[in-house]
Amino acid sequence: MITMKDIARELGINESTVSRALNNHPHVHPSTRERVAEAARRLNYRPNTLARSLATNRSYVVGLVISNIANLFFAEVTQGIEQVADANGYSVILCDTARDAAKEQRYLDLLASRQVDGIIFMSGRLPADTVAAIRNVKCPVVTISRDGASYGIPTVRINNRAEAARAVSYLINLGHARIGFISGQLDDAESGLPRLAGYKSALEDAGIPFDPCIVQEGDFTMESGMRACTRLLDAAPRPTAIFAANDEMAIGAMKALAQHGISVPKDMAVVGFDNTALARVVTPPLTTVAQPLRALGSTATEMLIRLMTGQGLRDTEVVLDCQLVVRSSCGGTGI
Amino acid sequence: MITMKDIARELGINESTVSRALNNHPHVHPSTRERVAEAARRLNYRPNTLARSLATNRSYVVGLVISNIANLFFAEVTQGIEQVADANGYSVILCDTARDAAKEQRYLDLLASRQVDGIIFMSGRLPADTVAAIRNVKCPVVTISRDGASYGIPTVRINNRAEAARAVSYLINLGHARIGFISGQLDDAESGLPRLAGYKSALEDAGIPFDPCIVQEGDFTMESGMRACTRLLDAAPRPTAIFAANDEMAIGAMKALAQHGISVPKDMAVVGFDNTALARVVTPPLTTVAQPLRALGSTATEMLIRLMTGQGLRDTEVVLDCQLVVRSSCGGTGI
DNA sequence: TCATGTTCTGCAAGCGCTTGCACGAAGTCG
DNA sequence: CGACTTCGTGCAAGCGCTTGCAGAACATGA
Repeated sequence: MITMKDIARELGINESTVSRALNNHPHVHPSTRERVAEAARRLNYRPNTLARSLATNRSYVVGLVISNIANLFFAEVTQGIEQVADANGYSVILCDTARDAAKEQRYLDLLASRQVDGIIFMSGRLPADTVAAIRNVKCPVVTISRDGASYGIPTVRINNRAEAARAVSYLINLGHARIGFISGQLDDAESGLPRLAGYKSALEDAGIPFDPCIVQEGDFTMESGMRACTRLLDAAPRPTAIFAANDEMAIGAMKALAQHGISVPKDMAVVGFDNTALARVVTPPLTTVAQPLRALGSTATEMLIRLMTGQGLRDTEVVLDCQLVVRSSCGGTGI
Repeated sequence: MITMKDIARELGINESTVSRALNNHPHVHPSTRERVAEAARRLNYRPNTLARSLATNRSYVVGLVISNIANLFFAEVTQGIEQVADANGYSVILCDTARDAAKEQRYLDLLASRQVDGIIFMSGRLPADTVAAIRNVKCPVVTISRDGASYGIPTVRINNRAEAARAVSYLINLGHARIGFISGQLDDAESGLPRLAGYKSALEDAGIPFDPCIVQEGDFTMESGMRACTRLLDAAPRPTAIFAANDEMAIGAMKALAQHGISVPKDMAVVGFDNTALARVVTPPLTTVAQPLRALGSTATEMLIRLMTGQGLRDTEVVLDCQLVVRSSCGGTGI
């Protein structure tokens, strides 16, 4: 490996001058600068980032702690993160915790050991001891999660409640007054509960009474969506539209409807949530709420960079808007 | 930040002894070892990995260069990689190249600068200058790609040809003799071409003549699958089964079949490739070839670790088997 | 011309950790 | 009991880079 010392020797000058030349410090003679650059090129010099970091106490590395990279959501958010990190000269270390609280702790320690300049923490929920661990870290941390903000940790997230309301309002505007809801687990404070709350509030805003008979709990799987839908069909009067708290369940509902010979969208409108790859592909294509995944990642990274470089944050909590992707599962416009 | 020097001062001993105690070197008195451990714990000492790496010339970091982390395949492979890396004490730096050859180069340089101990390169194809760049890197590299091996770079991959043949044989064993094929782009030497070759060879093995009329080229998108399928239905005699080179096109085909009132699996069997999340969800669920994604990642990482630790490789090329996931799109058994 | 600034470069210390060498203490053995 | 090995520790150099300080070289203005 060739080092600054080699360049210095080659040119008969001092190592420190080489350093300054390479780092564009002022007070370096243009000709020296040029000779150094030339020698570096010629010798194929590569700076040793480790050594630099040790000396400057800045690693230009950020840690990404994520509960499951194989999850499509996280993968896409990750892409947003990596992109703006790289654009700003940061590398990202990937830590997949598999939702294991002990591993979260361990990774946080590891990242501290590796002297990362900042950490992005992305997981559904933040258990209390994880919050404590995050507090313990001395570098800036920003979370992408529902409940970061409530612990005073800088956070970017979506508003599940408002977005669910948006979807339901869409159905109401289409003329539906009897809208069934397939919820996620209601002990899930991250998306299960708020999406139900959004459903309720949209009804209320429209003056439609809430009827618990047409709310069925699922568990975010397709199968649970089928079962919930079947139960929904027994309600009297039968709903004319169904909103499911995620795409998988919406698709399960569509399967159940097909089995019952109920046509979508003619006899029943369906809306999902998440805009997974599935939504595009089912028949008919599913109208659904798209999360701004990339933007979640890039925004979080931008916040982190501000923190790492000592600039303040305007807001310690940023809420991003989703978008309703209209396809043909509700009739009318759409693909 | 508290350092070894602090611990040493605290205990009135030498820094080097602290280092040896912490690193479980021999020739450290048990009582000293214990006192050091205690002090480290009490002071909440965290080793500075950067400094250690600088001194030992081993960073315990591997670079992962990937063409698109938001791609489900890559994401799951990545999980396999991260898992075994972590289990062996390595961290992974994520580099998403977005299929940009210049970025690939840049990342390779960056990783070299960061003194990574090894690199995993995962991308569809390896353009010539990328191969050159990989050769230029002085740390071990293993690729997850079709054509790494042909450049003499340690590689793990699947055998697209054989796996396609496996799928077609399955249809043949089910009694089908007229099997349409929806290929990917035939200029795609990674999966487009070999899957066609596999199709042909399975026919040949079964003594079924190859009929170009029932091979239609798509581009791996659902829409192209629909169009290709429609063309296939014009062939005389009409195929009784369709094999598509990926799930998206298989699903497109199923859509087209539905439009033509052709029932799957009663009137037409369909098989896909990849076992994406989509396959489980369509109606009927799609029989498809599942790639061992996690295993691709973990195997590659294990190879890399052997290389980084100076152990040899048994084989410089490892080919992993896929698995046919039988669902109900071909009738008979399955979900 | 000299005083005064400004540029440019070298010296040396230091970032936190590892490790070869040296040396005294302790244990082993004939 | 001396010779020899093993154990336990300290010393100091070094990993590759940065940076404050000081001084030399040069330019500027009165």
